[in-house]
Amino acid sequence: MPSKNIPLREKLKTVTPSGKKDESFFELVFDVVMEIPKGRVTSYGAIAAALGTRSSSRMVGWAMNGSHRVRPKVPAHRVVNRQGLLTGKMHFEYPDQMQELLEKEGVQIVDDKVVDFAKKFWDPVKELGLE
DNA sequence: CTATTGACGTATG
DNA sequence: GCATACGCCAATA
Repeated sequence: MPSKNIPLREKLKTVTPSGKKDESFFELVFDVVMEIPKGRVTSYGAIAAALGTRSSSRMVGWAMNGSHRVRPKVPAHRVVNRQGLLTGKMHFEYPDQMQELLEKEGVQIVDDKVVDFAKKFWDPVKELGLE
């Protein structure tokens, strides 16, 4: 039951830009991020690709900016840049929180970078069967 | 309205 | 590997 296989791309198209806050770009990003398994990480570009806006990876990061005030919990700490670098760590409650959370899940961090990023990488496009 | 910025990515030199 | 430029789109001033 592809209930989880939400047509994000279609959803995105139906979204009215600068329209309402119902299902903005942010929600789409959050949906994907919350699907990230524990101990895994993904990149902004991957999420953007999953949403069909491969080139708009920046918007993904921007969406995460509001992840704080968003419902229950968005594991933003599992989202890193393509280098596996914890670029957004400074946006958490405190810089080291991101690293702590990741290490707590079994993800080693060295020099603000994910160890074995290739192995830990979780591709939303492939896992969710998008595109 | 324009200009700037941003938790990015790719291309180019 | 580093610097620079561009794209992409939304929020903010």
